[in-house]
Amino acid sequence: MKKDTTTEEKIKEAARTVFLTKGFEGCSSREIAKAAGMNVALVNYYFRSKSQLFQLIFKAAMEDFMESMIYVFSTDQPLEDKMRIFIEREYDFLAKHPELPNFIINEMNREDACSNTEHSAILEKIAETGIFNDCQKAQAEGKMRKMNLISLTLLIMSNCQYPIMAKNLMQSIHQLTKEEYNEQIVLHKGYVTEMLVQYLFPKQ
Amino acid sequence: MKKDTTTEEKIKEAARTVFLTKGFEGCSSREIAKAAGMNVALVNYYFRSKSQLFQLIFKAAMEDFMESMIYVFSTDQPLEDKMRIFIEREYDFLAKHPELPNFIINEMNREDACSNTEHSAILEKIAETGIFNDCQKAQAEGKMRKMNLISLTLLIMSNCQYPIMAKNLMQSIHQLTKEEYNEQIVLHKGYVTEMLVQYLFPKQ
DNA sequence: CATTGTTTTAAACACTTGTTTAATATTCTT
DNA sequence: AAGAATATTAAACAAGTGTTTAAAACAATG
Repeated sequence: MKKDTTTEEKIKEAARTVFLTKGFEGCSSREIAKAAGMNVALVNYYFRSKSQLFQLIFKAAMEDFMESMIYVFSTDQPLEDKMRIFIEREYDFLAKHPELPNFIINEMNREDACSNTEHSAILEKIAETGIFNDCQKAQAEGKMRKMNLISLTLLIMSNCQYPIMAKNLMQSIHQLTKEEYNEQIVLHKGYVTEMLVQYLFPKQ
Repeated sequence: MKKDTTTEEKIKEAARTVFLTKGFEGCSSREIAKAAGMNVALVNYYFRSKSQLFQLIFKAAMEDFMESMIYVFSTDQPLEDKMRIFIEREYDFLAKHPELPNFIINEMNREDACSNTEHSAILEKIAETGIFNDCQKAQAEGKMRKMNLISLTLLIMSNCQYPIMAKNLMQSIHQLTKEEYNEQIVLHKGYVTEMLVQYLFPKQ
């Protein structure tokens, strides 16, 4: 292994970018190989099949997708601050990985794909941060609106992820350039933060 | 034409269901033909190519996707009521067409696809209902929170569409059955309505 | 250097893809 | 009923698919 990045890693990197932008069905093994500057056979030499390579990429993407929330929730701040910081971080993260939510949701909807595999480990990881207990406590004390965890996560994810996912749609409808929409996103982040905090932590 | 539904329509119907569930890249011409109980050649006989058939389906889907809001906005009710009714209707509509938002957003992200075509006609159609003028007026009178149209539509679409789009993801994370999640959606609709109305039409 | 084991390549495999063609079946018109 | 127009079919086309194979290039080890 003389090179700084090994062939296996090169293929994996190429596979990640290609899979994330085009999806499993939207690309071919040869396309991935070419993107990595390699022969087609090498892809299967290292990863046995397109499917196995994909599952590797998907699993890693799923962890990236969910991991961003762990850190904030582990801190020791008031719940309302945590929420603000979380939204801020989530918008930052998605600006860097805008293809991620679409990729995850799409591949979860594919019949054969990873939709059946177990993903509750993610929930457990989040649970370990104690955020859910904090919420229940705050709800019991009347400091937070009563609501189950599913709706809580839905509210947050909807308002953070959808604006990124619908980027092209919104640009097309409202006739905006990429830059204009990105500015809009920053503005929107503020609205979302206000709205969620006000709704989840009502002052009387 | 002896049959109640002509061959051309049968193919179109089959194409719609197949395209909407699997996407353009996720299916083949032969799959569509088989779903319609027809020969492959017939698909191209009536629609010349897979792409042309797809563009037909996509355009119609896009109109369905956007049309549901037109009706409510055209009515003569107070803005706040319109908002409540709209969310109610949108959740109803999406329960019947759960694949639609994912389909539209996905195909808009595909390179060659309809992402470049003009879709501002949709916006004009909505504008004709006068909803945007109503909003601006309400904002000027201080009855509605000041916010541009993009963020307004984003807030609504995020909270209506994302819960449907992420169905499989949420089910997998929270370990829910289809029925349990559908119940959750009903609950969530209530939260979303409350939250949006409170935020958009603040009472002092 | 010779002989390992590992990495890379070009070529082939069987199969699917979108599309076309030319023949057949059906319907319509007169 | 005869002929023209339309609808439908099976078969073929070249190109692309995932995957495998067997030979070549390379590196490591004795």
